[in-house]
Amino acid sequence: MGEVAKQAGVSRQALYLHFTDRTTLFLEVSRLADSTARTPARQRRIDEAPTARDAFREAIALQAFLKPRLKGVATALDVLRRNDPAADVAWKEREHARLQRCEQVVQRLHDDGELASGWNVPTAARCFWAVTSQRVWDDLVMDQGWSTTQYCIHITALLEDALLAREER
Amino acid sequence: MGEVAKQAGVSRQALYLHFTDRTTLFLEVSRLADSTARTPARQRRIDEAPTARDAFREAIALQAFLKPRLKGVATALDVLRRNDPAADVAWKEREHARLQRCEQVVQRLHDDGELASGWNVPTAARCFWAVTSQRVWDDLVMDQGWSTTQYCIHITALLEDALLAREER
DNA sequence: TCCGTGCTTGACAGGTTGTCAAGCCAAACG
DNA sequence: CGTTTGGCTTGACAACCTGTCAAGCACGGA
Repeated sequence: MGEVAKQAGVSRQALYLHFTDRTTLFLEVSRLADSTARTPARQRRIDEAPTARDAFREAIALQAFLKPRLKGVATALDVLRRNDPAADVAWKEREHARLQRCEQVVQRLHDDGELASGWNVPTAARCFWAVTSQRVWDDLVMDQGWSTTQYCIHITALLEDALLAREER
Repeated sequence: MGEVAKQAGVSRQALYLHFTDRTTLFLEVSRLADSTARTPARQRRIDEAPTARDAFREAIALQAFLKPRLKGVATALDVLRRNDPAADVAWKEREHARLQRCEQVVQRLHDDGELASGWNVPTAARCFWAVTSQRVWDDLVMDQGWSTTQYCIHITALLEDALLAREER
């Protein structure tokens, strides 16, 4: 808190006039970061994609776009939630929302008969959700040194090969 | 440290007679947990699998077996490494070793011509490694409530569909 | 018997979060 | 113009945590 206050150019105590405690501060910052990074225009590119497969690819591209922008708050929240019930609730809400968007994309695939056989919507959506998590991005980009482009290409290939029905392809 | 000492039935200060600090204690505990959970017999089931595809499946099954046993130390280490260079080094060593084992399995796939076209060994191994990370297991089993069996089945299906060449199948 | 080893007790410094009381200052208001 | 109000500062404080130190106790082996 002392460091945050110093960077903000206010006294440490002033922070407590705006945020009840450390957790609340993190939560509000993460919500702000979320809402500024995730613009409606970007979401529209998924919703208005001509085909289900295009929406699928756009959804992965959006994740690749968002991850580096949200990595600070996302990992902070992820660490915080181990010791803080409030942070855990916030994290679950956040990821529940992301899972729902994943389900939406997979549902569209299914409706168009593009979901590979052997998969149902909830299961495929959860795999999609888990593979496009912040943590996988962290492992590949932060630790393994992949570029955003490499991440996007390979994760797209992985999920396409696994989840998309293969016809003429 | 106080809580650890209480559970161990010794004084808090006695811990410092055996471990230089909190980080060292975590590191030694995680190494011990690793070496007791990962028996040579289990590793042999991968090395001595009759085919590359069998080795591939055994490797995933081994991960599914290990994750719940190591989740405590693995997540503790993962949280610790954000603020502790020593823990970060330990984590990197640990994951580097796991990545190498992943590469070994993928290399065997490649040698037997079973690696799907479009993948090279390092890239496929890194995807395999990232998908079988502790964090993905956490997300699916701890947060989404999947059973170990479900995890094993679906992750195997995902990685098989993506990484294995499809012939008669 | 003596001595070393492993542990205990108690105290301490330095760091963190969160709370409290008192006061300052500028802008808005009567 | 004086007063009030809101946002901030300063300084102090309690409670907790890590890591260190000094002194002492108990037991087992030489």
